[in-house]
Amino acid sequence: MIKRITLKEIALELNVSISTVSKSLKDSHEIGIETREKIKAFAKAHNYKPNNIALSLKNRKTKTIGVIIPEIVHHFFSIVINSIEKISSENGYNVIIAVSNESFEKEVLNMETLANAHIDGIIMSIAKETLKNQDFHHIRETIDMGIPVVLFDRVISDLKCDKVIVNDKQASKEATQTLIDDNRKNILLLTSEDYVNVGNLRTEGYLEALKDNNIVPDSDLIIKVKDKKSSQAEMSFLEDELEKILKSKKIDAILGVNEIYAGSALKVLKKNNIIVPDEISIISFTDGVISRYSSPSLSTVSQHGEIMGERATKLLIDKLTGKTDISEFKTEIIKCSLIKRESS
Amino acid sequence: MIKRITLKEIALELNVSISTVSKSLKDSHEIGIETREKIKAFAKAHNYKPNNIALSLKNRKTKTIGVIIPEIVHHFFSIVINSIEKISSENGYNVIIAVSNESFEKEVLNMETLANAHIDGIIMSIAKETLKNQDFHHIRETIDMGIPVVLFDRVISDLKCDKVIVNDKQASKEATQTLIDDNRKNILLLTSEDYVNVGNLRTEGYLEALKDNNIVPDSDLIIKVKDKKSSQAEMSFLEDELEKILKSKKIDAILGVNEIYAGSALKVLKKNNIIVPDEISIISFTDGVISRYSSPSLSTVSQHGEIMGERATKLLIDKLTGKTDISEFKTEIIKCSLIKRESS
DNA sequence: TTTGTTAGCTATAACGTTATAGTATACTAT
DNA sequence: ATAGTATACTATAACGTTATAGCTAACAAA
Repeated sequence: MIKRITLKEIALELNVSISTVSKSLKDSHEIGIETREKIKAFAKAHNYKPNNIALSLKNRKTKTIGVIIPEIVHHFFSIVINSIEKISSENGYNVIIAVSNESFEKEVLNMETLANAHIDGIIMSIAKETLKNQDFHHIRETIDMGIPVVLFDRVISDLKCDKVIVNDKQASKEATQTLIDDNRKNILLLTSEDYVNVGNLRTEGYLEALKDNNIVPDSDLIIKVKDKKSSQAEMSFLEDELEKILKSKKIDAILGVNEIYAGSALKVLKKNNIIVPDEISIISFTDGVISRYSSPSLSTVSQHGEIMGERATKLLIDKLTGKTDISEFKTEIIKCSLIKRESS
Repeated sequence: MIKRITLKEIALELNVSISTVSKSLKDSHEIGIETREKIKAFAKAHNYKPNNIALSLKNRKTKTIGVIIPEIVHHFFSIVINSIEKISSENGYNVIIAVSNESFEKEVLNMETLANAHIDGIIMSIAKETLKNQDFHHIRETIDMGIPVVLFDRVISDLKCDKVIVNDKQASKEATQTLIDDNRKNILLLTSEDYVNVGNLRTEGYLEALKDNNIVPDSDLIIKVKDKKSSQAEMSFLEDELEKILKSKKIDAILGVNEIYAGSALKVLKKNNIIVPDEISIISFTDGVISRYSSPSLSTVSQHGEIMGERATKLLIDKLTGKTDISEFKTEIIKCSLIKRESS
C-alpha cells in the first residue's frame, strides 16, 4: 500500500513550512527561485498529487457532474451519456451516473444522493412516472439549493434551468408528410401514453400533418402503448393490439415514436407475411441499432443524442465556470433528421 | 441559494460546542438526554445533512466506485453498468463512469483520474488496445496503491485482483456442437483479433468442438475482424470478407463472437438470398437487442451481463467493507446459456 | 474535610489544502 | 543613522467533520 505524499510530509522532509511548499508548487514568486525549484523537484520525484477531496472541501467544488437518466440499457440514453462523459472528461469533470428506472421515487432519491455527493451540477432526463405525477418539487429544490440543472429530451418548460430538446413535433410532422407524399393515407401511429411529453409532441406532429393533407384522423389508428412492469410486457401489448388492427383496418404505413415499437411492429408484419415497405412502410424515431440491423432496415428520425449530450454538458459547464449568468436560462433545440433506409 | 447548515452553525445557534452537537446527532450518552433531544430536533428542523466531502477527507473513504469500460453504447456493457449502478446504490455507493474507448492511453488516464477522485475501488473491463499492448502497469500501480480492482469479462489472469468471467471457451464449444448436431459441418467463425482474449477463447472452443467431431478446421472459414477506426469500418470489412467466402466456399452455419458480427452477416446472407436457418444457420454471442429484433431472430449465447455486474460489485464491496481479506482474490465464473431463436 | 467518581459538557487536533496576514532579514534611500 | 521597502519565508485560520483528552460541578464515600 503506497500512501500518497502530502504537503505536510514534503515540508517536514525539506525543513520548510507547509505554506512554502504549497506556494512553491503553485510557482508563487513569494518563494525564492532556488527553494521553489528544489521543492518542485522533490514533489515530482515523489509523485505528489494534490488531494482533490481536500480541495473540494476548501473550494466547495467537486468538479463532478451528476447525471440522472431513466435507463442506461437504451440506445438513445447510452449515446447521450457517452457524449456527456466525453465532454465532461475533456473539461476535467467526473461524471456520476444515477438511474431512475422511470420511477419517481428513485428519481427523488437520486437527486438527494447527488446533492449529498456535492456534485457541481446535474444533467437529467425526467422519468415517465415523474411526468405522470407532474411533481417536480425535487428538481425545484435542487435548483433552489443553487445547483444548476440541465434537462434534456424529456423536459418541463416552467423549470428555471437550461434545456436541450429536439424539434419533436416538427420532425414527426415531416416524417408523416414523407409517408403521405408516398401516397400512404392510412398511417398507424405507435406512441406512448399522453403524459410522456416527447411521445405527445410526436403525436401532435402526426395529427397536424394529417390535417394539413385533409386526412381525417382515425383514433383506431393510434396505439398508445401502456406502461407495464417490463418492456417485454409492453411489447406484447403492442403486438396484440397491432394484430387486431391488421384484421380490422387497412393500413399502409406505420409511424413509431421509438425503434422498439417499430421493431416489434415489423416482427408482427413479417409474421403476417406483409411486405415492408411495399404493402406497409415504416418510419420510426430513435436511430439505434435495431433500425440498422433489422431487415428491412428501418428509416428513422435521428434525435442526434451525441449532439444533445454535448450541448447539455456545455451549457452546464458554462454555468459552472461562470461563463454564463446563473439566472439566465437557455433552451437549445436540436434539429432531428430523417435517415432513409429500406422500410420506407 | 439555500446554504446547508453545519454543525458549527447549530452549535452557535444553540449555545453549545460543536462537539456536543456532533455527539448528540450520533446519540452519544456523553451528552445529557435533554440537550441531545433539543439538538436533534433543531438539526432535523433545519434539514441538517452531514457534509460528505468533509467525511471523505476525515475517513479517507468516498463511498464511490469507479467503473472503466471500453464503451457505453454497447448492449453488454450497458447492461453491466446498469447492474453495477443498481447494486452500488443499494449499498450506498456512488458510481463514477469512465470510458476508455478501447484506447490504452485513455484507459491509463481514466485510472489516474479515478485515483485522483479518491474512489474506494475500481471495476473494469480492459480495452482492446491494452490487451494488444500487453501493458498493465497502470492496473498494477492502482492495486499497489491499495485500491481494490475487480476485472470483468476482459481479464488478465496474473493480476492480483478479483475477477468475474464467463466460461467462454466451453460455451463456444457447446454452441458449435449444437450446430454440428444439426448436421452443419462447414461452420464459419466470425471472431476478433487474437489479442482480444475473449474472442480468442471463443475461437478455441470452436476449434475444440471441431476436433471432437473429427472435422478438420479450415482456416479460410475463420474471419478475424480487423480493428478499425470505427465499428462501421469494421463491419464493411467483415461484409466484404464474407461476400468473398460465400462465393468460394460452401458453408452451412455461422458462429459469431458477438451480435454485431452476426447481425452484419445476416444482412449479407439476405442480400445474397440465402435463407436462414435453412441454408445457413447462425448462433452468436451477446444476447442483445439486435438478436431479438432481427429477422430471423438470432440464437445467442447470453453472457448474463446483469449477473456479471452484480457479482463484480459484490466482490468489490465485500473488499471495501472488510468482509473479505484484501490479499485474497477470487475468480467467479458465470455460466453462459444458449438462447435458441429462429436463426438455428 | 478530603478524596474519588460521575455526569455533562468543551477544547483540541487531525484529515490536506490555500489565502491572508505576519515576521525577520537585508538592502536602499535620504 | 533612520526609515522605508523588498525578499523570502512562516503562522494561522478556514473548509466540516469526529475522536481523544480534558475540564467543571455535583455528589458520595471515607
